[in-house]
Amino acid sequence: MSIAAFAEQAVTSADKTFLQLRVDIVEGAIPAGSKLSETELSTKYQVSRAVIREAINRLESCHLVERKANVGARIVSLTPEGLIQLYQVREALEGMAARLAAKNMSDEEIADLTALLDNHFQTVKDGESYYQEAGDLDFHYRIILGSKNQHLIEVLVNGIYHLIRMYRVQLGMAGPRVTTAFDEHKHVVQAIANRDEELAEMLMRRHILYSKNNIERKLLQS
Amino acid sequence: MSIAAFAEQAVTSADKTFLQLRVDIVEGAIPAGSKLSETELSTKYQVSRAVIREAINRLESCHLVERKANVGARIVSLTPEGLIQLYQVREALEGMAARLAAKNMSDEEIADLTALLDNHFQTVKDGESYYQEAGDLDFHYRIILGSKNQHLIEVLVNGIYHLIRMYRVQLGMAGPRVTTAFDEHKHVVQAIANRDEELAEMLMRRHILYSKNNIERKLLQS
DNA sequence: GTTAGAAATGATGTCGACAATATAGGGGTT
DNA sequence: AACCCCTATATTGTCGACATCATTTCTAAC
Repeated sequence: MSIAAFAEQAVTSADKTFLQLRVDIVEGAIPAGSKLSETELSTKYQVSRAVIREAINRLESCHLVERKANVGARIVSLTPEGLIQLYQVREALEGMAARLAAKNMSDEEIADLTALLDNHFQTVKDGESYYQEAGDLDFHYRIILGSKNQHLIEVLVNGIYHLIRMYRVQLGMAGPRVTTAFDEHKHVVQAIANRDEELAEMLMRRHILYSKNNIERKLLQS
Repeated sequence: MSIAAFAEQAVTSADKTFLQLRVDIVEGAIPAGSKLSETELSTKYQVSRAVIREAINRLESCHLVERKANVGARIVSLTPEGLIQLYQVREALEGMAARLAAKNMSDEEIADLTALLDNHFQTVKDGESYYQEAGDLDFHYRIILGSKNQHLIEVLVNGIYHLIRMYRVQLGMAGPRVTTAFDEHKHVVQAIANRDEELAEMLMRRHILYSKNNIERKLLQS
């Protein structure tokens, strides 16, 4: 499973606390906008304040919390504009990722990706749409990794994707569009298989743009 | 001066140490690839190890240093591939920034930007090419800010630009190309003034791509 | 009653010391 | 001589205590 490749292993205590806190924030166990008290968290997680501070610092570099000197840290507040801006960055970066993937992925990786899509197609056809989000993630992650660009990978995987997931969970949005998105995935993979960098980027950008428009529509409804 | 808007003010001791360390790293006072010993730095900068640790953590989130658990932190090592990859990310992000700037900049901001370019043109015509790098920075910063996209601004201003500067200084590259770059800037601004998002993005991407090609050529020479 | 200022409270920032881990060096064996 | 293991050393990770700052609350003056 290629997603398992991202399972960051926590060696130090601060690592564990950071990962735990990130889950709690992204999944909404700690509500958005709330204050992160160091003393409070240190008793809650049974670690020293230094560990909590380090964890909070890392959360800040993920843009999940904002910190003000001598005041403290708050979880970022979610706004529709914030999500739109996030998708704009995502469009630019994943578009470039698709372009680079078309250039840099090995034939074997492309074959794997194609197989993944076929597999995905079966589950969609069988109506098991609950696998859909994991499949979508796997698709995007493989292309991001396929870019072989460390900066791109870092920003997307460790930064933007957690934020997007936080928005998804907390704004109560369902997973991505199921049926139409699949065709878009297929076309992107075809472009990559054809080593057509230009088209791969264009299709990926359009795919994410559609996703953004879809989200905007849902946001306006509620 | 719009660049002054980025002068992050250090309130805490960790802030000052972070900013100082960042300068020392980017400007090469501490050589690339070298180890950052916490005890050593704490005596050198006359602050406690906790402060140093926090500063190093922030440097890590800027991708200026890499840290391994129970081992320590090292300044990132510079490779030609790394610089290329950095420019790929920059191309994607600043392209999007130009697109958004064409949409979101106010008429007044655009007028200021045009004035800046005219000013810049005078200095270039007078042969004062030593002002060129600051002018180039100002141009790019205004467009990035003009995007009004917080994520974009954060990643570019606090992340990528420091790394690029580090590469410039340490690989001994001169500032950006002087004469041809000016025309490219002019065309980007015209596209923004015309609110032509598509063209603004395309021209900005091309501008950065040229820059990248120029750098690649220089790297191969040496 | 309102406001300005000062004390009290609680938080974050900083520090030095201890614990746990990685690395280097020495001693012994094959 | 090469290799492994054990010890010594130095570095990082973690902790609790103190200093410093922001905020709240009380008091006093107008």
